[in-house]
Amino acid sequence: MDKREQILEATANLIAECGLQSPISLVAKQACCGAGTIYRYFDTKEELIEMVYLKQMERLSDACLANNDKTGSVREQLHNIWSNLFHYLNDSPRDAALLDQLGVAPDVREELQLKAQAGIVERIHALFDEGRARGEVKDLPNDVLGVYAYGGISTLVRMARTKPGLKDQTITEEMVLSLCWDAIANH
Amino acid sequence: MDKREQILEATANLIAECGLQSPISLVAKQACCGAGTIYRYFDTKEELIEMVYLKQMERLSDACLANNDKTGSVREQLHNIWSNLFHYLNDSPRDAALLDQLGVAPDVREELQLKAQAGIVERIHALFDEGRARGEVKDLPNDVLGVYAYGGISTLVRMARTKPGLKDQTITEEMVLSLCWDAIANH
DNA sequence: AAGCGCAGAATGAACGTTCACTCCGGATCA
DNA sequence: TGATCCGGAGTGAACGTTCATTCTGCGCTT
Repeated sequence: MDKREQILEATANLIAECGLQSPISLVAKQACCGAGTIYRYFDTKEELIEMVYLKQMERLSDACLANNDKTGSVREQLHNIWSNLFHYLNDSPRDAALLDQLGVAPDVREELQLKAQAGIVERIHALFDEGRARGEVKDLPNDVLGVYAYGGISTLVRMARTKPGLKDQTITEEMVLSLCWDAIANH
Repeated sequence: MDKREQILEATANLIAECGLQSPISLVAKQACCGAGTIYRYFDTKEELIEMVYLKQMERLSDACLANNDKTGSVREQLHNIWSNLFHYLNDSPRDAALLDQLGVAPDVREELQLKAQAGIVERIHALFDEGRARGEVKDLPNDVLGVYAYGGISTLVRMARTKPGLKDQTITEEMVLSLCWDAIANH
């Protein structure tokens, strides 16, 4: 029974459910250990949260890049990534809620954020570059296009998760893909 | 010199600069009053923050609906709103930073959020309805389309405000308008 | 005009609570 | 028995909130 892993899991669950201000005492209780034990593995609460962030971003990146067929067209590859993201966030509501919280955490240093996102961002930017070269994608900065590659999907999935009145009018994969692609495509 | 107004202003400035956890003692100092005075005007810190939120959303709504020409096409009217939003957030970085913070505030009850946003949201949804009836806008739920009407712009303006390396590659009004419109337009 | 009294606005030290973090006594293993 | 690991009561700092007190400006009296 790996205590460190247990603490990370407990922290992730608590943050997803109760937000970032979850006290260490609760984390300890959920991890079935004393408060002091946590500080054997992490110097500060901030570091603990950063480690949760790192682990979570790794899972997100892996999920997005699943079944990546580099021989496909730009559009196909982006669709694949978006589809993966959509299903990952929908199928793992805890992870989605956790990412929502961590996304606005002032505890996570920007430097770490950039490093954790580097892999997936690089891949997507490469696709933007190729798409732009082929004239299929708008001639805009990658960062600008990137906003529509992640922000929209995560917001929509969050809406589906939290807004009660939206449960009947389901948000489908097709909606999301067409919104994302049309936003950045060259018309 | 209206003390209540002074306190609201001080709170808005502090939250925009230092975040939601700004202590009451600092608010008092910036408002040039004692901590107790704040509690003559607001029952709790939470209520104070909610009042700041209400005032700020009113300013945002007013800014977005400026020069609204109801005889224009759906596209023209949405462009006008987005353009207003874009310029408002760009020209008032304090307000933009404040809205970023308040947007993730757990202190602001969802009920109040909905009420504060009702005016502008109604107007936009009416435009979506009309656009959909004319076949100019995608046949998707208004809430889904709405994500692309606010989320993208606010994220992009935040990027321009906070990301240092983005200063040279300016984000223009044209970029934003084309991204927003193409996302929701019927192709 | 000057002095007085008063209502309510303003103050800030003090209080109680919460929370991140420490520390030491005991359990566990070699 | 000594070394290592663990737990959770303890500690101090920070914060929201309160309240006894002071201040201020206005009406009334002489």
